[in-house]
Amino acid sequence: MPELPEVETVANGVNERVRGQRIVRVWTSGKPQTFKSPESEIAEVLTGATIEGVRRVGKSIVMDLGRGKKKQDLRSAQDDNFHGQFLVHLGMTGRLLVTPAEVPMAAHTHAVLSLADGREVRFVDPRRFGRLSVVTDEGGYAGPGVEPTTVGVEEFSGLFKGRKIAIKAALLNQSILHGVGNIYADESLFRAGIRPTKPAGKLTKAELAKLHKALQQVLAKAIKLGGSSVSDYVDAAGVKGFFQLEHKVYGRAGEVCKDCATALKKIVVGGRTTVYCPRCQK
DNA sequence: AGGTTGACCTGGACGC
DNA sequence: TGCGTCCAGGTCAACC
Repeated sequence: MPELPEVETVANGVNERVRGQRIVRVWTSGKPQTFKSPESEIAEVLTGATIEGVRRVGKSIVMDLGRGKKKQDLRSAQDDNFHGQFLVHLGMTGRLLVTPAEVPMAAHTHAVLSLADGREVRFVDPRRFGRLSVVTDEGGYAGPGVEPTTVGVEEFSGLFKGRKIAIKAALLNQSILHGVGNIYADESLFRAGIRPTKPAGKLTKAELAKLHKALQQVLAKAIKLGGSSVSDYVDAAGVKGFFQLEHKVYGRAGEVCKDCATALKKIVVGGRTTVYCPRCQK
């Protein structure tokens, strides 16, 4: 489910709760497709590491890991330049929760990180589209594309130059811009007054500027409201977001436009359900 | 090479 | 109540 605002909400919530904690034990479920890195490697990188912080990169949650120096430890030399990150991609139904160890394990729990203070970080994912991995490269994980919340209008506009794909499909392509998903693609296109099927390369300079502004406003407001809770999304504390109340088109197929009362249209673009207003979006 | 489609999973909603 | 069908916030491999 989760797109940029939901992933950011979860990452911030987990960060507040576990920053500075040490991971003492790791359990994984053994469901092969959940693990992008071998489970043994995940356990090795995480066990004994201290959580330096948790943040969002694209649609991934990145946990930065450190290793305290131990003078007697033969590995201390390499631990000094230890670069470890734990990456959590929530897929459609993934949840990352921080709970006391005594809370019963939910069905479809695929990983549990036991913390030194007795709490646990748990990854739960019924549909198993989520992915867990570790990165130990010095540079760390930068994500597949450009960060939409901070990109300037010039760079943003340049991303779509010469592209024949529909602007909606381009917004969803994570190697172009990372973090935008189906909800915020539709919502930002509505607010910019742009038809989702318009070829990305054919947008005028003015349209690109409008879209850039609309996207950043929509994302900022959604982050402020804790994301959109459609069906089962909750943050690290199990709390729902409120941006779904602001949706103008997403999930409103069959209803009328809130601005002009024209019937909204439902089509498929880039393989995804797309809702738009045929009058407001040219 | 860029663009499009289907496969991957489970569960909830809805119709009969 | 129960069964079948459809749909879902995301990727990615395999095709055209």
